[in-house]
Amino acid sequence: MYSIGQISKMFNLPVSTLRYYDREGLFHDMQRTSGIRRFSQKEVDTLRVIECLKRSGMEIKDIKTFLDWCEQGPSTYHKRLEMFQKRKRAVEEEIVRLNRTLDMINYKCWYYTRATEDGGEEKLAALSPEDMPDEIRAAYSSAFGPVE
Amino acid sequence: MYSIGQISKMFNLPVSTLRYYDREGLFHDMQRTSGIRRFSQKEVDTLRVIECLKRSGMEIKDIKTFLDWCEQGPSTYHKRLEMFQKRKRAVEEEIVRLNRTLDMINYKCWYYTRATEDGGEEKLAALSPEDMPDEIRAAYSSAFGPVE
DNA sequence: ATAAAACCTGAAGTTAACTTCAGGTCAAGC
DNA sequence: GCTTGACCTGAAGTTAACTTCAGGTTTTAT
Repeated sequence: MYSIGQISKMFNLPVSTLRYYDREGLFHDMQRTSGIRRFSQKEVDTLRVIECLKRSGMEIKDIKTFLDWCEQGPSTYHKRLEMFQKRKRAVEEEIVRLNRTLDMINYKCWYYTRATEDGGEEKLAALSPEDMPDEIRAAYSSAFGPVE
Repeated sequence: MYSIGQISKMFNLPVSTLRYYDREGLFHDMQRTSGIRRFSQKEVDTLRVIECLKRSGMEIKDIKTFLDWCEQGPSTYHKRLEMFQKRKRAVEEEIVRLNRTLDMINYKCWYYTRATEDGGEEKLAALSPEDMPDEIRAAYSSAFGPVE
């Protein structure tokens, strides 16, 4: 059994956030001793799932829906599986998007590195696509379209 | 030259969002003809950078700071390079986080797939760590800690 | 020439996920 | 016994990034 302060340190989440989650109904009938919240292993597990689903881009109200299903027992296994499969696709897509973003950023890093080096001023005009290394060119055009 | 409506379709962004970006000063002295915004190649390029930086997790006000540097010429190349290098690290870290999130999600998918198959009800109790395939076990423990 | 479509503005409204506040209770150490 | 730190509540405040609204102007198609 942990206090809210201990859980706050354990998960590196402000106490106010934990109380907010509780207010939103994310901790299904959590125990209390004279008004004070007692976090058990169940709430620790719940918080791990919350963190995972949040990082996957899910909103609190949808996380609550999922946690409600968990309270309803085995009859909701199928819904829960579908939900995680949907999250899996969402995260995979986000990783693809971020890799494309990284391509653009790498191009910009290459560009400004060139533009900055050897004194660095007034060199911009001299930068032409022929200077672009093949892997940067490939990444750039996958991100922005062809280098004309 | 494009109208705001054309750009809206081109970038799949609502007209209201483009006007909001303009209000926030993201399009440095954009041209107008009798009050109506005219988007040139410069604004198209700016929007590509905005989209990239937004996906990298940057806030509008910081994107504005960057775009202001762009208007200040070569003296800001170094700042701009540093900024993109910081973005690069942020995106790389986010990709790592998302891959860990994916490990947890894959574990959950495995778990609920098992729990759902062959009739599916009341099978949960029978699920033990020995049933866990090695790659799921490895992913799970890297995400949640060891399977006890 | 006129009506519809597309554009404009400033101001107010929205949403999610928290955080802060004011005022009060509980528990541990001295 | 008393102070201090950790806990509690409901309500209000915050922030980012938009969106909507009300009312007006410009462009375009017939």
